Amino acid sequence: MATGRTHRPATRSRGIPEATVARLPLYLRALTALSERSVPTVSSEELAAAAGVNSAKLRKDFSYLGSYGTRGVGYDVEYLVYQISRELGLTQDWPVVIVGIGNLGAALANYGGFASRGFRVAALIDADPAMAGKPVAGIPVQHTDELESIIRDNGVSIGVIATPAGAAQQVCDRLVAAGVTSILNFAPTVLSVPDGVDVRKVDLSIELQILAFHEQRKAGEEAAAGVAAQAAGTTAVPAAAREESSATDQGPDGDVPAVMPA
Amino acid sequence: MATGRTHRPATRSRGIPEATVARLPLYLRALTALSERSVPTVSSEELAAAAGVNSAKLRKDFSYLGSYGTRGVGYDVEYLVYQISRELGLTQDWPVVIVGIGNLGAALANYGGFASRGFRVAALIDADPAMAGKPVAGIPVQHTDELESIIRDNGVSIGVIATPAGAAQQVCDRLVAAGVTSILNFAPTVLSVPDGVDVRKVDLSIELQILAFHEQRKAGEEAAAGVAAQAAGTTAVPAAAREESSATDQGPDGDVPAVMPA
DNA sequence: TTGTGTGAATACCTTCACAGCT
DNA sequence: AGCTGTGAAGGTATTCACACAA
Repeated sequence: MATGRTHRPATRSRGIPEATVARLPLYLRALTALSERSVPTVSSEELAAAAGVNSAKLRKDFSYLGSYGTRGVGYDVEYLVYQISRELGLTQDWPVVIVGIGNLGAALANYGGFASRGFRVAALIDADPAMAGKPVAGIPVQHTDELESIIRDNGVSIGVIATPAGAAQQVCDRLVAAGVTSILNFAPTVLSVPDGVDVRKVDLSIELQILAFHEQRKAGEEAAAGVAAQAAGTTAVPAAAREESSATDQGPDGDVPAVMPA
Repeated sequence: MATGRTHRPATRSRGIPEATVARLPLYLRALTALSERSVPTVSSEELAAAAGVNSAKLRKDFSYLGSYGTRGVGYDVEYLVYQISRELGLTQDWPVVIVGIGNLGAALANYGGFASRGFRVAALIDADPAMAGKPVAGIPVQHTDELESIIRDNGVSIGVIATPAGAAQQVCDRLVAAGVTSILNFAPTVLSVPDGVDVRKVDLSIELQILAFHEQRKAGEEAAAGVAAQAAGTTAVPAAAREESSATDQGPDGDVPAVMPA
């Protein structure tokens, strides 16, 4: 680290900060786009702009992976694509099951970016017997009864829950019992899982509420600014010309581990 | 306008930390459930368990809102529901438009939690003329041409983008030009917006990649740990054997989980 | 000269632990 | 005695700014 030959390909899944991990997919997407345009190299500045972060952060992030850039030049696009893919574990195949094939489940099943990066929809599962056999996105829906055997037969370790909230914990328990160790939860519920199981959640309602909070604050500031300007007898500043929050603010990413109810 | 309702003394600076804001909806959901069961009060410990956080964090979070608890007793459920709702801006009505009514857009339109918290789907908008007039979730889909007038006529400040990636930036630009200042983006693209506009994104692919990273690491640790047991003949039995490695992240908001390995 | 890689500085978040109110 | 509210401590993440390689 200090001034020495940090030549070791840092290949180790060493302690990459979680915040960095969460941004790697972003970089990867930007890099893939560059790759498709046959761009050979990028600077941290350019890539950062494409990914919506600042360049210092990007360089710091990459420094955790190793020294993959060339000073004075930039990063080799193809090489970086490979390194990040490997780091994220995308060079292998990840069979995924989606449980709950309503509108949302169907949307997920149809989502192209799914297959594009090592993820393969191994099965679609729904509790409605009427759905069984019906193809969604070209894959026949299977009944919940098959859940355990599907997981085991396909070596599935990642499950996506797109059921109603009421069914989510039960589905989760079954997935975990059958061997799933990573869960992406779209149901608006806190899932509790044993240690060693990762849960990430995606929740429309929460995101909207966060937006509402900021929106409300904007309205307040605007009004206050207007009042101030009025008192000063000057024209109000063009409304939203304030340094609110980050313009290119991010998405989800977390906190909140599930706690075992003792 | 900004009601200067800081009648409380001391440490109540203008800004509630972003990490706290991101958890308020979680608390609110847990509190709502308690309220429906007519539970009058909760301790920080109980509420924290229901929300999937630890109690110190919860108390700290609440301390930013004010002193709404009673020492030795806990928090009044109804009162807290109100305070958090107000803080999040949910006591007012937020008209929302959803642009892009495919499977995902339809799923969002049908999502119940939407209306339940002050959000009202003001309009569904799609670029496909064939969709125009067709009702989805009881709301007729309108054509993209109407976008600007819909935004203005309904005073919409929050927009949801559920279009394909290729259309997202353009839709975003039009939303912003028409007056939208908060955007929830489901398209797998980085949106650029002017200052003063908030963007939050929800991205399936990114979430899966983050899970894959941790999954890969688990597999690696397992293999390393299993070196000694390798004599036992069994080959690659994926997962489902060990329950020792921790890691339980998850989450919303800008950035910030935290899981340290060893 | 250009742009990476990184110590150091800063900002932000979480957890601890206990004073203080009920 | 019980539980909140919060300073202080400990971590993590971001940003700065510059030495150094190409």
